[in-house]
Amino acid sequence: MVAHRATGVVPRLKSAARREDILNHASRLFLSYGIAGTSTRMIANAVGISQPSLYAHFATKEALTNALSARAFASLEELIAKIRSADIPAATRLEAMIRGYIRFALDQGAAYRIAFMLEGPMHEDEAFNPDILPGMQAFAGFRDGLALLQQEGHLREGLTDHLAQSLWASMHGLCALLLARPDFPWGDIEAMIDFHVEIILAAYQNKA
Amino acid sequence: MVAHRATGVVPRLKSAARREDILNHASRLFLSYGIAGTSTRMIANAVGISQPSLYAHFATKEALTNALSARAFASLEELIAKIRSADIPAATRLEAMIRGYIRFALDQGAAYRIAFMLEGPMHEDEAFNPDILPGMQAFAGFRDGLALLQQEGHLREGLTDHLAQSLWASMHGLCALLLARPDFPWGDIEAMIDFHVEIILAAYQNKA
DNA sequence: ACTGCTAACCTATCAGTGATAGGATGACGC
DNA sequence: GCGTCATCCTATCACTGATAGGTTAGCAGT
Repeated sequence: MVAHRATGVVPRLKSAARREDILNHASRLFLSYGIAGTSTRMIANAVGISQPSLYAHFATKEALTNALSARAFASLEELIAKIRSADIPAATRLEAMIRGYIRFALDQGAAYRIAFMLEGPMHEDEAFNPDILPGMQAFAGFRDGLALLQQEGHLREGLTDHLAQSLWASMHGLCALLLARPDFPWGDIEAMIDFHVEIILAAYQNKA
Repeated sequence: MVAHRATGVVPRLKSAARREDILNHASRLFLSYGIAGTSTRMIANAVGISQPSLYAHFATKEALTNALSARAFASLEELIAKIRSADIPAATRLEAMIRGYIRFALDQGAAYRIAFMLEGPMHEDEAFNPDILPGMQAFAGFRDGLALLQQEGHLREGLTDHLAQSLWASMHGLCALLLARPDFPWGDIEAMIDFHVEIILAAYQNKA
C-alpha cells in the first residue's frame, strides 16, 4: 500500500490510463475514509504522482467525484439493461430488477453515495447541469423497462413516469437509509430487504 | 444581513441563548450554501462573534451539525406525536402521518439532510454512537403509532418493526431524491407526491 | 543522431479551512 | 472596591483545494 513515489519508479502514463488509475484509487479511498475525509494529496500519493498533477485530469475535486458518479451510473445502467434483456420470465423480471438494484447499491456503497447522496450542487441557477446526465440515462433505461412490463400487463396501471419515479424512490429509500445509518438497529437486514421487496412487488406489480 | 460585529454592539449572551443563536444562524447558512460550503467563520460572522468563540459551545463543526440533527429529529418526533394524538379518524391517520412526514422533510430541507443524508460516521467501530439517539426516538414514536394502527386493524399484517422500517424507507426515498436531485426533470412534483402517497397507502394500509 | 515540441510531471506557494493557545474584558457576588 | 469566572478576543497552527511556473521524458521530423 506504500505509494509508488517512495520508490521513485512511477512510469509516465498516457492521459487516459492515468485518469482511470486516479479514479480507481480515489474510489477505494472514498470508500474507506469518505469523500470529505479523502484529500487530493492522499489520492495523489496513492496513485504515485504529485497532488497538482491530478488537476491535469480533473479541474476540481468535485469534477473527480462527478466522474466517479458518472461511472457508477453507467455501471447501474448496464446492470438494468442486462436484466431487461435477460432470459427470465416477464412475471419475475420486476423482482429481478428490484433485487439487482438494491444489491448494486449496497455492494457499490461508495459509488452509490456519490451518485445519489452527495450534498447537491446547491446552485439553483437555471443553467443545465450536465453532471446529472448519466443518472438520467440510467433512469431512462429503468423507465423503459417498466414501460415494457406495463405493456405486457405485469405492472399496475398509471403514468409510467410516475410509476418509475415512485418505484425508484421506494428502492432508493431502503438503500439510502441502510448506507447512511449502518449503526441503526436494523435487526436482520436480509429479512428486512425481503420484506421491503415483497411490499414493493405487491404495490407495483399487476398480479392479474 | 451585516454582521453585528461591524457595528461593535454584540451583547454578551448567556451560554444557552448564544448556543441557540449559533444554531439558528448555522441552520440558515447550511440551507443556503450547504454544510461543506459554510465555514465556521461564516457562521461566527453571522452571529457576530469571533470564529474561535464557537468552540465554547460546540467541540467541533461536526458537533454543531449533530446538534442541528438532534434538533430536527426532536421536531420530527413532535410532529409525529401530534398527529398520533390528533383528533382524526384512525382510517386517515396513516395518510396524515405520511403527508406530514414528507412535508416536514421538504420544508426543513437543510435539517432533514443533516439528519439523514450526511456522509456517515464511517467509523464502524463497535462503540455506541450517541448521535443517532434522537433519530431512534423519533423512529420509536413512528413505530408505536403504527403499532396502534395495526391493533386497530388499519395496517396490514406483518412484523411491526419491518413495517415501520419499510414504510419509513418508502417515504424517505422520495424525500431524499427530491432533495438530492432538485434539478432532475421530476415533472409536476405535487402530482408525483400524491401518486407516491397513494401507492404507499395501498401497500401498507389495511382496507378491510 | 540531433533538434524541437509537447505532454507529463514536478516544486513552491496561495488563500481559506477547522481547530488550539493564551490573553483581555465585562458582569456579578461579596 | 475586588476577585472570579464566563465570555470573547487576537494570533497562530496544520492542512485543504487550487494555481503558477519551471523541468523532463519521449517521440516526430530532418
